[in-house]
Amino acid sequence: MLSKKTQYAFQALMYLAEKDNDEPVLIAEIAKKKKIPLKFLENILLELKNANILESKKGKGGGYFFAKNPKDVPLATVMRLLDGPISLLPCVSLYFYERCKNCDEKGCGLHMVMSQVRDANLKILEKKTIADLAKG
Amino acid sequence: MLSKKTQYAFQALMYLAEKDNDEPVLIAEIAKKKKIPLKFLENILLELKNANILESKKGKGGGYFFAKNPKDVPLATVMRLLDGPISLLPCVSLYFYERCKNCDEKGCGLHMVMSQVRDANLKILEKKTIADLAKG
DNA sequence: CATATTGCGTTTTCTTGGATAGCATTTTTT
DNA sequence: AAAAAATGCTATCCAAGAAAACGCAATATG
Repeated sequence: MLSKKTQYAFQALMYLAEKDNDEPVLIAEIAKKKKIPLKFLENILLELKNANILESKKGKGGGYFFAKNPKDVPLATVMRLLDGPISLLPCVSLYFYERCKNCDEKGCGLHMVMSQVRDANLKILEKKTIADLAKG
Repeated sequence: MLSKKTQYAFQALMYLAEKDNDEPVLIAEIAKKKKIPLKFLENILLELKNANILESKKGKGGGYFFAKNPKDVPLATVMRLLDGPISLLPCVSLYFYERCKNCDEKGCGLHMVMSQVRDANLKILEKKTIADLAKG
């Protein structure tokens, strides 16, 4: 399961993407509309900003907006950023790989199946973007 | 990521499945060979027993062995038993469904994508069984 | 300067994963 | 019947992580 953090992130990103204009949106507005704890959302948006997915502006008329086109933000990127590995096992992870203590990873049945699972997931999650979520 | 519990379970089940004979295997033996904390493994095997996947025998010559053919135990079953939902969101889970607060689940882009992911996962995890892990 | 807004370190709370301890129960053997 | 060999089961603990809240600093606008 995705963590609340990532779930909230998707909600917030969807909300931003659905706005036609590119004007800054208040954290408070997103929090209210999407029922996300304000302070928690603050942290999340900040992480998204530090990852160059969002941008922000302070002071009056400030808020958050996309740093890049939503169609250039794959779901996998958001998930890795906030939740870490997408794979089910460390030994099949592409971005968070860790060697397996028991199996030699070659001829290990579990390793093979989990690689399949990973590929099936990535095929979808790398291709689908925030833009795909919005155009409902 | 799978929890340690489920990872250990797969290791243990693979070990049992790789034994040709159907003689009981000591918890201690599995723990040693697979480097799993003994007491922790005890709990795991017990859960697998209560789910009718394994069977046990006490006393001398006792131990654990399969209650059914390993080829009749899909990976998904083990995962749901020990880790809960396979889906990434509660609102797309088949066995642990919870309604979504925000979206109406119909015309929700996120819901659609996550359903796809779930299906892709289940297609593999429901079909592959413990037997597939063993024949390495 | 006053006001609006994000930035950010800190802390708190809560949950869960992971692991340990100890005794109870069942079965086999002698 | 007693001893030995296993699992059964419950309770508990610890650490880490997730989720959330607090307070003030920094920055931008007018």
